[in-house]
Order: sequence, then C-alpha cells, then structure tokens
Amino acid sequence: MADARKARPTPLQPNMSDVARHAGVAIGTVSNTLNNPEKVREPTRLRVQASIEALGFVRNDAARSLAAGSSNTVGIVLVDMGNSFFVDIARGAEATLREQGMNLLIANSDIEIEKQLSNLEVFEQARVAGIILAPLDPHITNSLVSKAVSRPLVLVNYAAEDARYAGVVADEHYGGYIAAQHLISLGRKNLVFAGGPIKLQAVAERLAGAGQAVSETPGTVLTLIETTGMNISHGRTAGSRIAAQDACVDGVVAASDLLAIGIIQVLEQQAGRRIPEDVAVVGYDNNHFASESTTPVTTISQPGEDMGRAAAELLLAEIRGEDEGGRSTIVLRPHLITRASTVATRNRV
Amino acid sequence: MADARKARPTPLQPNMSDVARHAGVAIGTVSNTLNNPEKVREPTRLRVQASIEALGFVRNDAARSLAAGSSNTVGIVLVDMGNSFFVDIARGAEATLREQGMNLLIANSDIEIEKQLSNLEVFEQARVAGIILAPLDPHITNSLVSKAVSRPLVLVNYAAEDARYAGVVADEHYGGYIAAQHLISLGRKNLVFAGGPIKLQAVAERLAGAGQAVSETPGTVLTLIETTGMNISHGRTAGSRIAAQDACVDGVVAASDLLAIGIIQVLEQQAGRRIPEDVAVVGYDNNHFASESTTPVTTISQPGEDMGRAAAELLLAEIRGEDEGGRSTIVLRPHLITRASTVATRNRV
DNA sequence: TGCCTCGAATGAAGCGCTTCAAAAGAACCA
DNA sequence: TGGTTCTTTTGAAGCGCTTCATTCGAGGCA
Repeated sequence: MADARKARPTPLQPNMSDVARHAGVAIGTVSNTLNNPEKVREPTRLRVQASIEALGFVRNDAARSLAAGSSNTVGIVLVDMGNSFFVDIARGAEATLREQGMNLLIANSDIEIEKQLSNLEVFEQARVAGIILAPLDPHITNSLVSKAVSRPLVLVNYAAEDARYAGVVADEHYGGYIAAQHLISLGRKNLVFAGGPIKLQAVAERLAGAGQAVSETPGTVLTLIETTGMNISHGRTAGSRIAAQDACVDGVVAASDLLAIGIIQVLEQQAGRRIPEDVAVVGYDNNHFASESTTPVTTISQPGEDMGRAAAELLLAEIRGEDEGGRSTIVLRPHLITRASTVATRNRV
Repeated sequence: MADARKARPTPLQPNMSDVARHAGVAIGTVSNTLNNPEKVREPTRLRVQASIEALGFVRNDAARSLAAGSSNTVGIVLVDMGNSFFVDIARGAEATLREQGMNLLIANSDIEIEKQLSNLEVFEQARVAGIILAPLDPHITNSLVSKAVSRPLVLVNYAAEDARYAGVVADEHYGGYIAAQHLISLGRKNLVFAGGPIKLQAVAERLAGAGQAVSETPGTVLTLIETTGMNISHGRTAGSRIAAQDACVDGVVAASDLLAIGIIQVLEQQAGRRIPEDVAVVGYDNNHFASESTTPVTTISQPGEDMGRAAAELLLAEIRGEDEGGRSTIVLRPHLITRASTVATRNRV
C-alpha cells in the first residue's frame, strides 16, 4: 500500500494526493469522497475519511474554486456595521447560507462610497458565487455596471430602479400605517409625524402610511414636522416645535428612534408633558437603545433578519439558475413593538 | 499584433492570456505589470494596462493564491457583531490592512462556540494569510490546536495563556483606576464599585484599579457591590442596593454602561437622588447609547479601533516573518469620556 | 467457461495564475 | 563590427483541486 514515497520535505499542509497515497486510492476517489460520497463504496469512503483525519487534511478552497469554476462563498456588502439593522441582515443571510453549506463574507462600507465600490471589487476578485448588496444610495446600480459586477447580485433595503437585480425591501408605508394606527387605537387624535428630509423615499413612504391611517379614522388629524436629519439633536428641535404647537398634540410618529428619544427628552423635561399620558411617541427602527433609554420607546421594528434570509434565498436561486425569468422584489412587513413611550406599565421605573 | 484568435466562445471573464494576446505581450509580462510594475518598461506597462481596461479584466484571486501559495486576505473572527466594541476592532484592523493592500474578511460567532470554530475552519480552508481572533473564552487556545489552526494568528481581548500567540488587550486595571480617579478629582469620597461576577477577569481588574485609586487618596473609601451580570436590570438591582446603603454614596464606578444606566434610573427616579449633584456615576465601554440616554453617561472608552490596528500590525509582522523571536502582548489604555452623569453642564436638557 | 453489464475506481487534462531559467534586446566599449 | 553586460521579455512548469472519459472488476446469465 505504501510505496516509495516521493521526497516531500515537510508535509506542513497535506494535500489530496497525500491523502490518496495514504489511503491507497486514486486522487479522484478522494475528491469524490468529499463532494459526491454516494459515488464511493462505503469501505473505500471510510478508509479515505480515516486518512483525512489522520493527516489533518483541510481542502484548499482556492484550488477547489479554481478547478470547479465556482466558489461556495457569497459576499455581503453592508452600509455600516455600526448600525444594528444591517448587522441583523447579515445575521439572517448567514443563517440561511450556512444551512446550504455556503459561507458568508462580510464587508463594511462605513458609509463611504469608495469603500463600497472597493468591497465589490474585492468580492469580484474573489470570484464569490454571488453578492448581497445594501446600496449606499438608490442610484448605485449605474456604478455597479461600470464596475462590471457580473455575478449574481441581490439588493437589500433599496429596490433596483430597473428590473436588473432582485431585491428585498421593507414595507415603509405599512410601517408608518401601523405606527399611526397604534396611536389611534389608544385614543389619540391629534398626531404629528416628525421626520425628514422628506425627499428621503423611506421617510416619505412612512409619512404616507401614517397619513392613510389618519384619513381612515374620522376625527383624527396629522401634522407634518419636517426635520433636516434623524438624530437625537434633530429630535430635540422637533420636540420644541411640537411643544410650541397651538393644538394639543397627543401622539407622535417619529421616523427614527433617535428622533423619538430627542422628542421625549424635550417634551418631558422642558415642556412638562408626561409620556405617555399626555403624549404617546412611536419611534422607528428598533435601535438597540430604544429599549434601553429611560423611557423605553415603542418602535417599528425593521424585519432585518428576515430581509437577510430572503435575500440569501433569492441569491441562491439566482446562483442555481432557478430564478425563472424574472428579478422579483420581495417586500417584508415591519412590526410594532410596544413599550413605555405609548403604554404606561405597572413596572415602569 | 492580433493573430488568429483561438476559438474562445464567450469571453465572459477575460483572463490573463486574453490580456496578453490583446496587448501583444507574454503572459508573464501581464503578471509583472500587476505585481512587479517596476520590472516592466513604461511603454509596455501602459499598453498592458490599457488592455486590462479595455477588456475589463479582473484578476482571479483563487488562481493567484493557489499559484503564489499565499493569500492577501486575512480573516477576523468576532465574538458578536451586535457589540460595538468588536465592530470597532474590526474597523481598526480593516483600516491598517487596507493600507497594506490586504483585505479583511469578517466572520461573526454570535457568541456561539460552534460558530466560532466553524468560522476558523472556513478561514483555514480559504488559506487566509492570517487570522485575528477575539476568543469566546480564555481557554480557547486548546481548541485552536485541535482545530489545527496552523497559520499566523493574533488574539484580541484575551491574552494567550501560554506564549504561543501574540495578543492585544485593554488595560482594565488602568480603566478602573481612571474611573475612580475622575470621581475623586470631583471631590467624591464615598465610592461604590458595581459589577460582576467578580470571577470575570476584566471585572476583577477594573475593581483592583479603582481600589488602587482610592487607596492612594486618604479619606476616600470604596465599597463593592457585586452583580450577577452587566445589563440594565442588574444595574437596577445594584441601584436599589446603593440607595439602601447607610453611608451616603456620592460616586459610583459601574463595570458597564448598561449597569450605569440602570443604577442612574433607580437613583434618580426611585431614590430621589440627583445625578450628578448627589451621586456621580461612571460607566464602562462607551456603548453607543451611553451618550444617547437621557442622562448621557460618563464612561471609560475601550480602545477598540486601536486594538484592531495593533492586532493587524502584529499579524502583518508575523505573516512577513518579522516577529523576531517572540509573541508579544500589547496592552492598550482606555480613556475617559466625560458626560453629564458626572459633570453638570449648562446645556444639559 | 465465456460473455455482457454496470457500478466503482482511475488518472490525465486543465482551471488561471505566479515563478524563474532562459532567450532576446539594448547599450556600451574597444 | 564584435563582444560584453545589463535590462526586459518570454513561456513552460506547476500550485491543488475537479472532471470525465476510460479502465477495472464483480456478478449474472447462457
């Protein structure tokens, strides 16, 4: 079985022919043991597996994907790893891919367009099987074409303008709708929508959704307070403007949790309004600290993990060529998480 | 120049010989243009580069690292992508690596030991140039050996027990020290250290550091309140116990920001203490919401990005074989970020 | 016993790149 | 012009794997 071993100085990393020699089989049999075990008779397979164990063989993925002409890795390009929404997407995608025996590479763009493009190029060089992209701006598809991204690609968070790529997005309209609906169901009548700039498509849709809920319920009104951004400081500005309103506002839909927190701070501490008794506030995104702030914020939770899962499934279908004749866009619904900023609880601190 | 082109049906992805043919040079020249431009005369190089552009050639990384026997990618295995500390480490490492023309692959372990091991194996298969590992527990090095991780590896956040691997850690003792020192410099005398379980090495060291600061200053005392965890709810429990103390506590060092937030909530809202006038509170970690909570929390900021940078540098040295005879452990100091929970500000909301 | 069939095992070819010994060119001097 | 030296270019070999046409061998049947 063990014939004259060729002079191989230090087999630091044993390769397939080392395994084949050790097991007394041909190299093709080792390959089949790994990739098509049903084609190898049991005794042979066991012998090969024992040799793999004995030598501590780990298959060289570079060689594998070079020879096979395809990789078992997909890449995801995130807008910002500091944002838990995107981290959730990655988590969801990873779970689905792992079930299918594929690996996920995560790249972070840090909200910089150059990094995003460079990350795409890295994946392109790595010849990943496919790419999940959270585009930095909705017009990115043009840049993609120029970057010659020629492999299966699925967008998350923005739909493609043309139908060139499949995509997964959240139903922003519905999110705005259930936020307002929640306030209305609590008996609130004089609502404010705070968010902006309105030219952001997501904000506009949330506003439209809230508007629909109000228009469906006689006796309720919705006022828009447009902000220039979505941070706590913008929230404070919005809070002052809400406090200054003539009409007595009793419900606020904020387009982000940070906005909501800023608004709550000003209303409680400067305007002397009680939250939620006088004013109920709903945020958006389910940021980590929405639940951790002094007054935990009722929020619309983005379906991040589900979006990641759906994106991974679309991508797998595309990789396998099962995407029958069309790039679909999947729309997932967010859901409401009720906390103390809209509903007083016994055990509230 | 363009001789009879071999029948190549669809050059979907042009390769190096396509480029060579197009530019009228040998394939080795194309390779040199990419990897050793100084070895190619300028006119030739420009011609090759033009052809690369014209054909939209992207080098196949799998083939490259197979032929070269080394990859230009390093992998980082994070404990938890949901924790901004680890995200910062990745960010820092990425910055340093990118400067050196290397790429960073991020893998998330989601606090699960199996995922951590599986991620290590993926990197092993990918034959990455090196690995940065944030181990889930300090004893992981044993598992590493059994997983036959045989490539350059640097630990972050935990030092190796033996001197087998280089590492980067934060100076927890110093962090505890400056936290207590800050309170003392504000004239606080009756301090509490809240955190736990004490068997966690990091907590024990922070406590020791705080103890040292107190022992250096006559007239100050430090009481330990051990918690069973480090979340907001544990903080609330600790807060109640602080409120119940006989002596009038005027300063608290909390071992995490969440703990600090819970303590602040109870002291302010249930015990009627003013923050920071009656009690000043310092947290730890600079969690995102430490600055976003109603009372922004003074905190000890972990040097996450710096740790990532340092880890990447150690790893690069090891990859290049410059790690003269020893695995060093680098200790980086955290720093204090002063906010409203210890110092009253004019513009406090 | 001889022939046929079919599942199992074989191993050469080739994936796209880097390397490096060898060939070709350029530059210079006598 | 020929010889020498140095620079630039060439292209075959080989990295470790997958693939697949080919070969092997066991079993069934006449």
